[in-house]
Amino acid sequence: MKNEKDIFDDIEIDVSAIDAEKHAVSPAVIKRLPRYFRYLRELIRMGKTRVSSAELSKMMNVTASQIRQDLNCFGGFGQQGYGYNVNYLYTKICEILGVGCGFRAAVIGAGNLGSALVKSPMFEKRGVDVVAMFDVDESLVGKRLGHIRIFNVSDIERIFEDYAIDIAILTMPKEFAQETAERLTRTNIGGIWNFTGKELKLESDIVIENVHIGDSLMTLCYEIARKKDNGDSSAK
Amino acid sequence: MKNEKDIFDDIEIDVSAIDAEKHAVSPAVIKRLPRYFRYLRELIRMGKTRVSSAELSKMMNVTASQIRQDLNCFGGFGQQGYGYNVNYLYTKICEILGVGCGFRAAVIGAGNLGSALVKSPMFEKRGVDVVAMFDVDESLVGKRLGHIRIFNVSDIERIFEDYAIDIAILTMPKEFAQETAERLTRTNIGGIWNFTGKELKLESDIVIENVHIGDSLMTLCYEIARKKDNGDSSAK
DNA sequence: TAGATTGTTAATCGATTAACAATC
DNA sequence: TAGATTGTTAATCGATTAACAATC
Repeated sequence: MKNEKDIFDDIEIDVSAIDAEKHAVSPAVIKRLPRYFRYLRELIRMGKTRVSSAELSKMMNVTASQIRQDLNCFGGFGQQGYGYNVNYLYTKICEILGVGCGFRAAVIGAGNLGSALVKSPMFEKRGVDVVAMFDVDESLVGKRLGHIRIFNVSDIERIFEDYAIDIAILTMPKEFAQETAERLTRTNIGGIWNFTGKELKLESDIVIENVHIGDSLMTLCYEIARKKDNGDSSAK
Repeated sequence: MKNEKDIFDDIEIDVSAIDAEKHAVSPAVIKRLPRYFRYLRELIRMGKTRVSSAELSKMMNVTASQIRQDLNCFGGFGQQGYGYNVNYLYTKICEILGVGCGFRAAVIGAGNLGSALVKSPMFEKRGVDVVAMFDVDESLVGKRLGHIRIFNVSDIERIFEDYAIDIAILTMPKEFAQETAERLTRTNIGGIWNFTGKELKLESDIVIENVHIGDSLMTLCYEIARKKDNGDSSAK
């Protein structure tokens, strides 16, 4: 039978293991992970099998220190004196990012944006499978976009269940975003990718990722306007 | 005639004025400006004429302190004991972001993404005027998307000059992104809004804003995957 | 072994928050 | 005037960078 010492040891080990796993990774790091993913793909495409933090830092325009720090949040993926094995690192980053989880997505709103998204290679590259679309427009319902069938939004609950959808992609007009999102809380999805511009308020642990492409346009405009204000006087 | 004291005074004043203008606003603040823009529009739509940093902070889920700090980078737009005049603040934010500069944009690549963008109300809301599209596909050239004419990419230089384009929006396949961008350095554009996923390398002061929608999808996947790993054990 | 490069700690830098005096 | 709320300074917090010992 275990003595007190053993029991405490077990507890200690458990706690530290959880700590290591859960030890919250900073938002700043998380936001950079997709970028590592992209550059590693590029390295693989180029046939590189090995990369040092110094090399990668040059490619990505960040410090080598940051790269090592970032990667070490998830474990020691490198080897002293050698660097990182590109394929191994890529595999690890994919694991962390849930590529290979086989997430299944459905697009709600088969308009311009929804259609454009579905036709892009983005999902395939990231291991996300778009398996259904929805629209209110009866003339679209029953049609296909590529191999993806368009259903009536009234069937959301049923189809989401049937197809075991993990991610709902909202591309409908913003007026319907909130009510749709509320319906989605009754499905088994894990997250919403929200393109509607509407701030969704849900009583649920569903992860919401909002996309505001317009914000990026405005940042660009800001920089151009600022350049005109300041730079041009001395430049021209 | 001015004495030495006066001259020095003038210089002092000038320098401090420039300092105040140029005093670099932190990237963190700049990235938040479009969000203020959106919420102020919302307030206007709701008919609110006045808002305090405390109210706005509740709406936006940020601290009141941050709002006041952010806005003060550009000047004192509020009034003690009152708060901020919504319309005035909106006007100011618009000025800062270059809304009303009347920027003119052209979309290069009239495929799914380019077409979807052009049809969205995004540009109009932000005072950006999309005035031309380009494609290599002869069957598209000469056609119109709404009122926007599609030109042959071979005419980029001429049309950019004629239409006085400020912003090039790249939505063509990534293989052609770099060469196209290089051609654009010979036009008078101020910025490139790059959707191609290709990291553009230019010898030029053209502002480049890269959009990687896929990064946002991956962040979502990461959060969903993490929730499954950690949360579910205790949740279910 | 010597050289290279990671993993990790400590130092620096920047961004956020708290607090409060100024002032409407 | 009293109450409210900004503008702004100082304190805290978090993220980045530098440095170097560990180690392949």
